[in-house]
Order: sequence, then C-alpha cells, then structure tokens
Amino acid sequence: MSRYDPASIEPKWQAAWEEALTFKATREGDKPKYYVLEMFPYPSGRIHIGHVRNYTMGDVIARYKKQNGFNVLHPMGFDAFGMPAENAAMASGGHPKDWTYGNIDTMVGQMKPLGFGLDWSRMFATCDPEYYGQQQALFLDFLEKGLVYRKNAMVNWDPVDMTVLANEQVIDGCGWRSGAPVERKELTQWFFKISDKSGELLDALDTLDNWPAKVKTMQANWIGRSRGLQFAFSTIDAPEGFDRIEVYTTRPDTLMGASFVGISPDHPLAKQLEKDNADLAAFTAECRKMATTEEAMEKAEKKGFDTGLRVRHPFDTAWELPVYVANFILMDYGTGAIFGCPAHDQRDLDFARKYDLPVVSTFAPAMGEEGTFILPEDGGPAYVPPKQETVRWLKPFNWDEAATGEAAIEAAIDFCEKNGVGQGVTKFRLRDWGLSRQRYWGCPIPVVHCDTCGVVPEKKENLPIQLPYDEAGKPIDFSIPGNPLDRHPNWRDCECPSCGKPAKRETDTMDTFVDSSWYFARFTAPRATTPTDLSEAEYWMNVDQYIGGIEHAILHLLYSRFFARGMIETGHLPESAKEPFNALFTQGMVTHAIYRRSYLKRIDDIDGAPAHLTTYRYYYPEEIAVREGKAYLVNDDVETQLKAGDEVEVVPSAKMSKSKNNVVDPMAIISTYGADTARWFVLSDSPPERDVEWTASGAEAANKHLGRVYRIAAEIAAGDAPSTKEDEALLKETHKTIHDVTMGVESFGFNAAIAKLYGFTNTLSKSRAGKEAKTFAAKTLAQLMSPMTPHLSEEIWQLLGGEGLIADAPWPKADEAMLVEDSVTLPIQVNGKRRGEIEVPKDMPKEEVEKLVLAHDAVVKALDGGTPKKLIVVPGRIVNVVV
RNA sequence: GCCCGCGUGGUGGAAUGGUAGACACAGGGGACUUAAAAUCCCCAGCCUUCGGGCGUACCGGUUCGAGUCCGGUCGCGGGUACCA
Repeated sequence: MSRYDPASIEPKWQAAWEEALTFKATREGDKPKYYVLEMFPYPSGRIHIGHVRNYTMGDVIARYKKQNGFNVLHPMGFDAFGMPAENAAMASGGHPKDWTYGNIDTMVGQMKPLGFGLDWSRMFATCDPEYYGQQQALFLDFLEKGLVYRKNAMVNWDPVDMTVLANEQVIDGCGWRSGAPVERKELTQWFFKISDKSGELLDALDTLDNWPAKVKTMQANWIGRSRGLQFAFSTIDAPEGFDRIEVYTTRPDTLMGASFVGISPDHPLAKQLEKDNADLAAFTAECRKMATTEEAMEKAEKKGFDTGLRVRHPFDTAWELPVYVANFILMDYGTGAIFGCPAHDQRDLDFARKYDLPVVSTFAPAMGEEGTFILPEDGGPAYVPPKQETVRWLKPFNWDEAATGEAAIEAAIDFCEKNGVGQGVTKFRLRDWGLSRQRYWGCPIPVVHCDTCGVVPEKKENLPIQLPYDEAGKPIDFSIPGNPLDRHPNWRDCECPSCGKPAKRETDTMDTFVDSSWYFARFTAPRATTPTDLSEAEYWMNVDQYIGGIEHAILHLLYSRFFARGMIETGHLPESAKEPFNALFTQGMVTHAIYRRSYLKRIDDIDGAPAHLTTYRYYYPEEIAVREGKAYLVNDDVETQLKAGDEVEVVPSAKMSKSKNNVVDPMAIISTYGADTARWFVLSDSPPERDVEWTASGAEAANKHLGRVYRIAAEIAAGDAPSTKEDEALLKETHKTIHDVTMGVESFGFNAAIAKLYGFTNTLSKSRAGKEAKTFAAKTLAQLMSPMTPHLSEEIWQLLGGEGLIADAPWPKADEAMLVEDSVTLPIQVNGKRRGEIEVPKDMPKEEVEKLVLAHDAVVKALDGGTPKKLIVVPGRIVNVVV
C-alpha cells in the first residue's frame, strides 16, 4: 500500500485545479456570490508563517463557500508602496522598484505551493502604474468633490539629514540615522476631509453586526464624539486681536472650579506672545522639539509657562485666571485652549500643584458615601467619578445639589447659552487624514503648481503620472537623504494643464493607507480602465468576509470606510457599498519559542583593551533539541563555549523576529511535511483570533495525523467487509460530525472543528462497520477536511471513487433525524458541587427527574434525613440540590 | 499616559452562566518486532490520612451555580493618526 506522500500529491492537485480553472471567479448562472478577502501582504521578501495562517483561514472560507454553491471571489495582491523598499535601497543600493517586484515574485512562488484557492488572474500590486494611475484618477475626483484640501501641518524634521521622518524613525526624540533631536516643522500638505464624516462613520458602526465588538469600540473611541461647551474668556491687556480666548470643555459643570487657562504651544496667541517674551519663546521652542506622536505628548512631563496674561472668569469679572502655555494641549483638538479644573482632573491637579495654583472642588461624593474621602484641596487625588454617578454639588449653578455629572453638564450648557456665555457644541476627536508624504516610493499626487494658475489638477488623460526610474540617465541615488522627486533634474518640470506655461509637479506622494483603502474594490475589476467597473462592483461588492490583523482595527479599516463613501459620491461604487466589509475577523499571530543563553561577550573597548559585555546568544530552532520542555544544544557553540547537550533558556510564545532567530520558514515546513500539514497545524492548535505557537512537535503530530487519515482511507478502499450492525452507529457519528464541523467552520471555530475531526478519525479507525458505511464515512471525512487539507482530500476522494474534484463537490448535509439522542446524562450537584449523575430519557418531566434525584445515594446522604432548601432542575442540563 | 484585548494542567487549548481540562503535544505503561523505526491500545490537573480537599493570574462581589457576569489589582499584547 502506498504511503502518504505530499511531495507528489500536492503539485498534482494544484495542476488539476489550475487546468480546470477551479478558483477563477466567474459570474456563473444565478448562483449567489461570496467575496472573501484577506488583508493583502506587504512584499517584505519572504512569506511568513503568519501569512500562511491568515491565508489558510480565508481559503477555508472560500473553499467552503464554493462547495456550498456560491460564486466565490478570492483574490490576492500586494500592498507594495512604502518605506521598507526605500530603506533597502538606502542600505544596500538597488532600486525600490526592483526590490519590490523581486520580492513579489519570490512570495508568489512561495504562496502557490500552499494550494490556496485564489484567482491569481486578478493579482496586482499597488505600485503597478495601472493601479496607482487609477488611484490618481480617484484623487482628482475626490478633489473635485471637495473631499481633499491643503492646509499646514506638523512633521518630524531631522535638522541634520534635512529630511522628514516617520514616527517610527524617531527614537527617543532623535532621528534614527543622524541621532539629532527632531524638530517639528510646519509644511503645507494634502488632507482628506474625513472629519466631515465623523458622525456618519460613528453612527454607521451600529450597522456592522458581524464585526468584532472590540473593533467597533476602538473606532468609536477614536472618532470620539463629545458634547461640550464652547465659550470665550475675555483677556486683560492682551495683544491686538486677542481680546478673547476660545476654549472648548466637556465639563462646563466644573467651571466654578477653574483655576487656569491653558493654551497649546502652537496656539496663535502663544506665537504672538513669544515675540516679546524670550523666556516664553524658549519654552515653546522646547515644546516644539518633541515628536509629533500622541504617545510622546502624553508621556512627557507636563510642563507649563505662565504668560503673565490674565483672563476674566465668565461668571465673575472680578475673578482673574492666569494663562499658561502647556505642552500637553494639542492645537488639533477643540480650539487648542482649555480651562483647568484641578479638583476633577488628575492632570490638571498635578499641574496646579506644580505651579501652585488654587484647587477648588465643585462636587464631592454623595451624602452617606463620603467614607474616607479627602478633598483634592486637602491633599487627596482628583475626584473623577463616572458621569452617571450622583454626586453632591458644592458649586452648582442651576441644578440640584444632588445630580449626576451628565445632568449637570446639560444644565450647565443650557445655563451658559441662556446667559450668553457660550454655545453647546458637539465635537469629534477624529482629525483629517493627512495623505502627503515627502517620499519617493508612493503614488504621486497628480497636481501641478503653476505660478499663474496656482495648484492645478493634472488632466485625466495624462495619467498615470509615473514615478521616474532614472535620474539624469542614472538609477536614482537613495543614499542621499530626502525625497529624490524633489531633486530630480527634470521630472518636476511640466506644462500647466490649465495655461500651458512651464510649471512644477507636486513632489509629495500619497500615504500608503490610500493604496489599501480601495484595493478591495479594484479586485472586482482589476484591469478596468477606470478605477472600478460599476457592473462588476455591483455584483461582487461587498466583501462578505474580511480577515486580517487587529493592528488594523482603526486606521486601515476607518480609512477604507471613508473611501467607500467617497467612491460612492464620485460614482465609483454603488450606494450599497457604503460599508464595504460585511463581516470582519481579526486573527492572531503565530509565535515561536526563543532559545537563548546569556553570556559574557568579549569586546574591545575604546582603548583597545579587552572588555566584556553581558549579552544573549540566540539559537535557531534547528540548533536545539527539545526534551520534556527543556532545550539542549545539538552542537558545540564556539561563541559561548557551550557544549552539545548543554541546556539553554526557553522563552515561550514570543513574537517571531529575525533578530531573535525564532522565525520558522514556511518553505522549510512544506518541504519537510507538505502544505497540508502546515495548513492543518496553523488552524488546529489555537482559536483563530488568538496567537498560535509554532512547535516542531505540533507540526510533526499534524503530519502523522494526515498520514493516518490517508492510511485509514487506503485500507477502506482495499477492503471488502460486508455491512454489520455497527453501520448504524458509524452513520450516526458521521452525521453528527458533519453537523459539528459545519458549525465550527461557520463560526470560525477551526480549532474546535479540527478537534471533532480528530475524534471522528478515531471513531472511524476503531469502527467494525462494513465497507459501504466506512466508505461513506471516509469520503465525508475527506470532504469535511478539504477546506483545510485540500490536496490530501482530493487524493482520498479519488481513492474512494468520488466523482470529479472534491473542490467542486457539494458540502455534505447532516440528516437532522440522525442527530437526535434519546437519553441524556444529568450531573447532580449538591450546593453547586458535582456529586453524581443520572441517565434519563431526553424528555423526562421535571417532577420525575426530581424524584430520581432525591432517591440518589449522594443526595440522600447529603440531606441526612432533612428536606432540600431548593431543587433546581435545568432540563437536559443539570440538577442542583441546595441543602 | 490614553483606548482595546488577553491570562485555564508540564505545553497548545475545550467548555450557549450548568459535569473545568474535550482534542492534541510532551510524559508513563503495554502490544507488535530478533531489535529499532513505524503503527496500535491504555493511563494521566494538583494534594490526600483515600473520607475527601484544592484548583481557570490575584483580591472582592452578584448567583442555587462563575473560566464565563460586575468592581478593583497585577502581568502580557495591539493601537496611539508618517511602520504596514
């Protein structure tokens, strides 16, 4: 009998699918459509085991839906613009384009042997001029509709390299290459008006029933709708034009506890005052030397500078408050100015204590709940109860002494509006999406700067505006910092599309999030000469199941939702595609143990004298033998002087990282065990939304199991046992497995489905049923496994005389009548602890169950002649006796 | 800092508020074999005076009943608007 040999069967079936065009997406007959999409990869160089897991999940869904009678669209492409290509060019020469396309070739070559049911004819990369040219067309349409505009915004500026840095290129406030402290620099940049749709993007989250709640919560918090009061403090002896400072507050109810006004270092008033105040100018300059990230802002020590300027409290003109410039106030949010109420905000309280400002409580815990409460003015922490909690008001203006924060806020807004102090307003935290990047390897922004006409959109017939490959006849030099488009000898020079005079191209390129905000729509008609083909988009959109990492919960998914709306407004998508992803699933990572040993590394110090440094030596999995959870070296290690057999430290479940030598290469796994083993393992060991740890023993076990399934099937095919009285039991078990596995696949419970398949394989292996029943069971097993292990399943299907390709065979249906059990085992609890069980007919009335329970030994013993306090019978589930 | 998750045997994990540990790995025992590999079968949370007791990161609460719900703490992970 032949053995399971993935190396021969996998290429065979891949060829068969390709020949039969099995996975080509077609609009065939009147079948319903199903669009399944995994977030497309960045072409980093090689595929990663995490990719294998992600695409296997999508493939399971795609194959399952196809077998359930859907026209399936399951495409693949590459998110191919971005910084790593430029970094590679900087580090080792070469051109981002060559690097990127080379990587794509490699990765496609690695993905094909995995047997994914993908329609490769639709593949594209976002750096293809055919793709980004259509993106430029979209940009022009967005511009025409007023969805794009220009304004000034801050970037991280490296003053030594004279270049703009990405946030990840800023390390501890310094440029990653130059080491120079970064500065903030203001540039005119392009923005998408996503904030116009804040309310809509927030409200529509409620319609996304098949999105994880956590993702919706994250987006809702990110958009951040708040209701508050906008009003102005009038200033005393302020510079011309600054007689008022507009502030926005979500806690107008605490206005009587205000003790200072804070403005952003980028506030126009700060910029005015620093002109005549060198100390203030030094302070704001210091503030502007911070990275632009929210994290850096929030984690920095909260500092302020007293401008000396005073404002009047809106309720009492005799009450004056100082105006501070404070480093934690963002110019982008609200009005860039706040009032501080130290009693009810910990940050304001820290600030007040630092600068010796008054602390005045406006409310305290409700009567009877004071407990050990200490007022903030008496040294306690800031008192910040939930807004829904009723508190005792010390300084209400028009509400009861006992009221919730919520009620007080509304009352305060109402009071302020009636007294002409301000306006109730709704604001959002969401800022407009800055899309300009001062980089080469991105989609050029198709506009022209003309001395006469200003900013002019490029003509559509001139698209795509292609990136230049050469520079003065030579490949572009990436060793020089800065944007090569900016210094290119002639790429910038062009004709004004409006007046025809010499003009200059925009040299900013687009954020790569733009590329990934509409690729899903492009897949519906990837070769169309317009961004989309409406008929195709109408048929295939929306994405029925989208699968990707939780790291994209906010930006990518929010931007895509915005883009879908923009594309509807510009006629590129039907109205029904407003929410482009019907269902979302966020999968976990694949992790792997790190094997390491700390040792003293000998180094030469500055004087050339030998010195030692404690460091780690990381070992590759191939260098390690694992026994009973402990790791030992296979060979001697010269560097650390360790010998073969010496133990090394194991750090389990670590994120795979090249520098920690704990990456596993999918290609090595395929050559050792085959693609089906890799696919089976990444699904079997962990729930899909959680991380999975890759272990060599787990992969080997998966491989053994597949070999076992093959062997069982081959034995059945070779046998000729007549039917027996066990046929019925096996048939029943087969239908139960169909039911359980179907439920598992439908609910993304792949690991649970696989556990059922293990159980069923054991049952089948032990069954003494006849050939007919066993053949049906084995064919069903092959079908149920086929979305996960498609090659093995095809092989078994063929072996057992299945018709055509298993990939085309209809998914098995469980016979409901076979699933009914006539009796159930009821566990008996006494005071919530399990003390025994009884076997009863499924529909036995409660009263009879109670009788049986009271007669049960354990219950009689526990009652000790008394009567139960309570007897709870949950039909078909459990019985609990309270004594 | 802020927002969102996660935490169960030696390991990965299972469990609509209802028998905690399914299924698997590693481990132990056995069968087959001259032997090994491969394969097949069985055992197994921890402690125990063998009555039972303890157990789902930690502390507390709700409930007849909590891994699951609520409050707090600790640890880890993701995001934090120019990494993708």
